[in-house]
Amino acid sequence: MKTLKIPEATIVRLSVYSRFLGTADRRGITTISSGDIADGVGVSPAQVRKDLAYFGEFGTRGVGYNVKDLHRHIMKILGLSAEWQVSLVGLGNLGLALAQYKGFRERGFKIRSIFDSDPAKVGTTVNDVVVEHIDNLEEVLAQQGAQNGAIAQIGIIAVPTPFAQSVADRLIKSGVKAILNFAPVVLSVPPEIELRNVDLAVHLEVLTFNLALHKS
Amino acid sequence: MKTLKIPEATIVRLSVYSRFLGTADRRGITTISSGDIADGVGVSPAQVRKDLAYFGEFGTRGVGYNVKDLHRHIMKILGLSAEWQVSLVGLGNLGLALAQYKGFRERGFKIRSIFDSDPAKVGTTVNDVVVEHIDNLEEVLAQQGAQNGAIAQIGIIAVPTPFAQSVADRLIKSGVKAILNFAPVVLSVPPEIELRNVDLAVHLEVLTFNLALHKS
DNA sequence: TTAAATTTGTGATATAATTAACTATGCAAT
DNA sequence: ATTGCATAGTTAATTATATCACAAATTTAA
Repeated sequence: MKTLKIPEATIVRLSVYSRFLGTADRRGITTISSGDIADGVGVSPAQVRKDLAYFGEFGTRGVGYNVKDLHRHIMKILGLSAEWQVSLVGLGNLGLALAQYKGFRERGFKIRSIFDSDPAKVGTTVNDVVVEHIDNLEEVLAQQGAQNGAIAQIGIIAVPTPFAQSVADRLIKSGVKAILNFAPVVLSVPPEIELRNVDLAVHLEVLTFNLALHKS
Repeated sequence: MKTLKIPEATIVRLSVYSRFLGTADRRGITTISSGDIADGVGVSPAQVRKDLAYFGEFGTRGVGYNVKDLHRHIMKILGLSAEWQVSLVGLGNLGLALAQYKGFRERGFKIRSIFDSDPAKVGTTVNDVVVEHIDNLEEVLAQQGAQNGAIAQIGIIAVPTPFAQSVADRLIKSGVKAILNFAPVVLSVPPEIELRNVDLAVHLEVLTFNLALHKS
């Protein structure tokens, strides 16, 4: 497979295009131009075409793109044709919100297992998923993996900061290949593990930085 | 003020350095080198120095940086010496999680007002903040602004997608200068308004893209 | 049929960001 | 004092990303 180093920004934009195309499709739009997409998501038409060009030719010159087709193609590119096993660790306020987050389901992500250390939470059901004790993480993930052959597993970490690294270690040892980390701490993971950090305070700080600039 | 276009990536890293320095400070570390910081947050030492160089000289050659000093400087750069009025709109699962998120308070952000449309929630208290009805948004923000003179206000949008744009419009009309949007939709706002989007599904899709690549 | 209008795909260019290399400075040991 | 070592600050080189401009393809209208 030829992989000419795709910019991450391109992937993020593809994800946004995909969401936009889904909306357009539901509205009954069948054909769309790079300019339409660009207007819809706030980038330039050239950027849209360049992003798509990394992966092939999906449009018709003089016409545009077929909405359904392009949507399908991008979903495929993003790896959304496979089913991913998503596990959530930590059912505090944030964890609960993530477990019930509609945006995940809308984009095809279903959380398969949930772990927490609070005995009061273990055994309860969130969105049809029974909460497991975190002590059973390895066991449950092994089972889950066995059920689904080679499909890679994704872990979401929503535990308090001091526990995040050990949870990451255990997830990885259990075969998880990608981690979405909400704890505001820099995790150390092997290079082959995909890691993304979501630090909500960082976003606020980028805003305050920009505001502080404008005011002076 | 000279503002030589600071890369946004630099701001994000500064925020991470700042968090790291806070931890180091609490551990009693007084002096730190660019290499130490780099190791701690997973970037190169040159990157650390380059990022800081945009804003001045904060270290001592041959020695390193004073942890407390550098921390203070970065906080100042990020605009965290001012107090920001943060309002949260939407108290669903995600909104509630954000309202109680410790990470915000740890970094100095305090949510001053919370709005929701559900009568059952209005009047309840979350983290010492009384939930207001969203119909009163303009009124409450006007009061809040008046109390605090010229300090800019920040709005966090955690309402369902269909309502996000109108909430944004109302926030802006009420004087909010920066918006952190959690609704998975592209908002259109005037160019002078600072906008950041947090789309949780996008993060998962970047992970699946990378996993899909590695597997082929 | 031809011409005009549209819109993609892409090579060339420009811009931006990162990395590397170097210089200057300060400290510690002798 | 002098030398050696560590490390910040800075300039230059490299790499990555985004923009631009145009040729190629398709449709529509005359």
